[in-house]
Amino acid sequence: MSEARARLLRTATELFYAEGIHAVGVDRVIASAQVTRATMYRHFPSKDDLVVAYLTQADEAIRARTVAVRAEDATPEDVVRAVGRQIAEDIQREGFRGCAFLNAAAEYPDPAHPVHRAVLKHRQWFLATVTELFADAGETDPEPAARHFVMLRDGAMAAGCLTDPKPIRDTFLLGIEGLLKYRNRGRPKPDG
Amino acid sequence: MSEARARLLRTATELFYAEGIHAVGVDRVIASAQVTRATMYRHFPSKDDLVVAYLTQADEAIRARTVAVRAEDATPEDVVRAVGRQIAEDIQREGFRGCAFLNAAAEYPDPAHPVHRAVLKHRQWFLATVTELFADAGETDPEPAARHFVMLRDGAMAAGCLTDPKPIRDTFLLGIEGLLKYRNRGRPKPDG
DNA sequence: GACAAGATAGAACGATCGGTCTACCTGAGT
DNA sequence: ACTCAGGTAGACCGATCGTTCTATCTTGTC
Repeated sequence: MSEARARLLRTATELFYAEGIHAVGVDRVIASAQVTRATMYRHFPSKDDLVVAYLTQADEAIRARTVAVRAEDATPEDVVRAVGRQIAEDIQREGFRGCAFLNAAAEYPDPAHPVHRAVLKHRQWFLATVTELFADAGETDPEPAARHFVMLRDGAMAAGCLTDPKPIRDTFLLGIEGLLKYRNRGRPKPDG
Repeated sequence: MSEARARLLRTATELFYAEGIHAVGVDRVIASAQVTRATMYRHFPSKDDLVVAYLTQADEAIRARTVAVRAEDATPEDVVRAVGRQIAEDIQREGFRGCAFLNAAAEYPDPAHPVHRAVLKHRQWFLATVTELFADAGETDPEPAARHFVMLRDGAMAAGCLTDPKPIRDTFLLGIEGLLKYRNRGRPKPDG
């Protein structure tokens, strides 16, 4: 990855996330990245490609940190908690502006559009992953629990940038704890 | 309200909601509403004013239907359920494209912007109203329950237009039932 | 020393953006 | 009869949109 490309992607991420995608023109991006128009169009044939690259990068980062948390030596329940804690941290991080994917979907409603598809791809992965997590935790029917988790996450991410993030964060973490408490556990695992 | 103004507002609602706000220019709106440029700018001094009017109208519609459901002769718990059912119906309605307010907030992140403020105003009212509903239902600490309700709503509304709405709807309604079941009830009301 | 990749700089494209303007018509109220 | 709000029609504004282009320079690598 060339220096210019990296700068381009970093700047695009900052601007698109902070201000919205349609609100930021290519001129803004190239000016902030200190790159020429020609350079940008060499690396990203169109603005849409840049947007997809922005979301793909975000997707990869989240996957990586999820892999990392699963690699730690923790009980399955604590892995769920850890993923929840990551989300809680996101929400109270400075400059938090909601979920990059939900925000992008709001701007690209057409399901056939590459940007929209990138959003769906990330969300499919996330739901599948959380379902695995609940299955690991001995949930007899993990999908409903995972869907509940994702719903709380989406709500927390959507609301966390609209008011004081603290109560949102607390509500979210409490919701996750409730989910872990009142769930349908299967036969406890031999080592659990 | 003049005929032209009504047509303008109706068209704006359809287009902004379906395609996003920045994605729809004034030209599109006036063409679809079969109105002249001058007429539009007579009623709405700027596009922002039109957008705010669109959200204000949506806000009023939701307030009205909430008032209606509270006026019915139902137990406080059933009022909560009824509000939840309204949201569930929204989600599976054809042409559902998520929460108009969350979508707008994604496009207008600046908290000082009139459009963003219209979003916040609606959300403040909604949280306060749901808090009242839980208080009516005898919740000793209604705000956390209301926040939980709103979080599920936001998550359901955000996700309901990205995949098959049915499982989202079911997850949401199940979450609301769980919320009503495992809550902190105060001394039961004399008539309950 | 040749060559190609990647960068620079900047002009230019047509389309669309939100918004202003002039000019004329119509119908209801006083 | 007069006024005036509300409507039509359409030219026009500067700015910005995403995109393409030519032309030159640097920096390895073969």
